[in-house]
Amino acid sequence: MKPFLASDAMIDEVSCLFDAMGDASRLKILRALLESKEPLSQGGVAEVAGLSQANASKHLACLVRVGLVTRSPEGNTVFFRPVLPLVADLCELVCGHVSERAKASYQALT
Amino acid sequence: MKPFLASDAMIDEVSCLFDAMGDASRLKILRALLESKEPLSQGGVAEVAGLSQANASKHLACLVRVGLVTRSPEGNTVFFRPVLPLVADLCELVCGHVSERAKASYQALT
DNA sequence: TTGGAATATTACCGTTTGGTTGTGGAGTAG
DNA sequence: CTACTCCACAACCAAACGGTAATATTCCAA
Repeated sequence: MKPFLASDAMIDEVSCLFDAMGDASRLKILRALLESKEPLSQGGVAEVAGLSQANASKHLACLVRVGLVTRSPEGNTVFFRPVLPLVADLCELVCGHVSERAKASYQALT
Repeated sequence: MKPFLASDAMIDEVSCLFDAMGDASRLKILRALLESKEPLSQGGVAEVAGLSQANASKHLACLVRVGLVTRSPEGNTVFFRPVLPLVADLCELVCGHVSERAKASYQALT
């Protein structure tokens, strides 16, 4: 196997990235950002994801900190976008695997 | 964007998966499993990853629970293997992104 | 059967985390 | 200036988490 997680610094960085995706609220935020054609304001994110304002702010700050989401203030409001293609690829990979697994375990019952 | 994280059940499942990868100790375990040609026993994992026996046991149980690692007892010892290609693909994707990002930020300094 | 090796489990502790509430600051319109 | 909107931040709390130490449990060998 290749030298993927070579250094401890890489381990730390990667674990922070995965950890940021390992929360239901943050995944809802990413889903909202992925499914919206236009960039969403923080209020829009909170509404679509079903989170309080302060909660969305904290989670968005986390996603920005680890580099999964970009932040662009514009006048009074702040817009957020997912970092592509990384975020979409990760979701596609894991969701695909979970779907396949569920399908297989369902067919195993027949 | 496609209907990736469609249901709340999918959100929960996916968040558990990412959360399991979002820890430095568990990433070290996955690295040990990926880089070893032969399947590792729990003791082997603990030694390679630099963890205590009980700690490795807990983290391995977590990885097995979310379906990132398979467990196969054999006589007295228990062997573990990463679920491929999922684990390797995830590591490759994120490590590649992190490397690219670091490279870009380095070149931006010149 | 006795002993030892490999693993699982329990209890415990300090730290971190997700969520809420409340407040403050920056920007904008009237 | 005033009022309003949007956002960030601090304090706080309950719950979850990572790690350790000690204790089963299971299996094999002598």
